[in-house]
Amino acid sequence: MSKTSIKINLTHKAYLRDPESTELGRRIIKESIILIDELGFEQFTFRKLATVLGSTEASIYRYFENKHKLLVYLVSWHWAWLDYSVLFQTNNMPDPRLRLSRAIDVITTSGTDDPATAHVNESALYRIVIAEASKVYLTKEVDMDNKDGYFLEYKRLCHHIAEMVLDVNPNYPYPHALISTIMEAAHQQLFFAQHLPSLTEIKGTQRRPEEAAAFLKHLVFAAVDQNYKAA
Amino acid sequence: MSKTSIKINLTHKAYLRDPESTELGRRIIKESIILIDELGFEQFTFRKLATVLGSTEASIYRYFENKHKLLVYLVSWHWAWLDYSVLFQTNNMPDPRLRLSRAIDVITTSGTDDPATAHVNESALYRIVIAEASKVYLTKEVDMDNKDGYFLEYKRLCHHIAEMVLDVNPNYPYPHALISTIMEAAHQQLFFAQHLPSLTEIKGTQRRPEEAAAFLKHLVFAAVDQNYKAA
DNA sequence: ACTTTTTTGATAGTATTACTATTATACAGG
DNA sequence: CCTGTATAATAGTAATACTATCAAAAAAGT
Repeated sequence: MSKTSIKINLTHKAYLRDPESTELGRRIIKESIILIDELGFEQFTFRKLATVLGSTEASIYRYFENKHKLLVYLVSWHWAWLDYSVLFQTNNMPDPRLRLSRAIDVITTSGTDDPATAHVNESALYRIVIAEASKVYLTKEVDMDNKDGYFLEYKRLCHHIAEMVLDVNPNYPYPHALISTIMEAAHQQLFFAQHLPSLTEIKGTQRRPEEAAAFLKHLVFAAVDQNYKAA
Repeated sequence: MSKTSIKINLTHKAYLRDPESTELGRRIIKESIILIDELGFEQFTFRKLATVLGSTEASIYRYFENKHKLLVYLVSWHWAWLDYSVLFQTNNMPDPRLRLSRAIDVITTSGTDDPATAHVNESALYRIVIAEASKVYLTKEVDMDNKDGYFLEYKRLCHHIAEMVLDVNPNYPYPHALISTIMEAAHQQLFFAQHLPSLTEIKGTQRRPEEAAAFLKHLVFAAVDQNYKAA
């Protein structure tokens, strides 16, 4: 990845005013990532964020309607960044198996900071994605939010990897289901390894992302390579 | 399943006072399931529940410290019931493959009401589990809650099915990771089929649970049957 | 039937959250 | 220097998430 700054463009508007366009906006993004990571989304409030920023609630409300929309923005940013990252890292890989394998590596080990997006603490954001991302869609407003395009980045990423699955085996019947399953599993298994270790064989020690990647690759290639036979 | 009433015993105490022990307690459980299903967990409040019950907030607070603990109770009850159900439905099945296959059927199609647990609306509770269960552990308090045994029912269920995996293939290296993955996937795929259909091949029409079961069986047996080879 | 304990309802009150509105000021570009 | 935009300061509201107290009602024990 180059050292030039990357501007991730989001296709929807989870925001009222583009936070990238002003100094306060950028500080809202930067500090909210740190604060949500620290407090968890439930305990995070605009009042606390305003205090950290030395600003006011009202100022933050000019950028985001509420904290849920801010979370949507942050998580969408991550998916867009990850989609770009997967594309970049698998570019010019002719072997479809290696390409899919690399993609799985990227999605499980994306918790490392990238100098190209300096104003975003990518590893803190990744922790937020692990612990909070599913709350973005697990609401009663999911259908409205979907209509407003809030999940486009996630769907696009899943679709790209699902196509890689079909490149390996065009007859595999569940490419999207498989990829959405392992995308979620990537986070869950890392979370379980840390907090509920009896739910996984991935150890809570070092090289957790690599172990998770190994499990997921095993799973994906087993599924994709299998000749279909009902159990 | 027999027509005699079943009392599900939870090993921890998410409650302050056992809701099964009083009339009001049982009504709290019954009506909270309906109300959370209706409003979603975020919009659900003890005040609204009290209004439905013709009672007061203070009375409900005598049973549960807060709405999160009530959700823990409801979800744990579901896991305990599902564990029992899996055990019952796989009892006396000598073939390990058929047993595992049946277990997957049970966990994906458990949204149907059971006359044995009349005071609980099992299908509404299943919808709650699909949309809200992960919020039970995706909190900053997860380690404390784990210490207090709030996830024992879920862990026990996963462990039972993981053992079935090992009965099929004792050398499969990720039985718990596989089962925790497909437990979560079962809910996600049903949720996606309904709300974000581009993320899955499972169609939003009829027989959704059966389609989900087919996908999950394909996945599980592919993984368990595969001779290990790195990608 | 009487007493004691438990359970519930009624009422009140607090701190915090999740906002909205208004106005004044700072500051940046033309 | 003027003008618009961005921000800060202040104030206020409705709802949420509780806690405390006390009296009435119901249940249980003797």
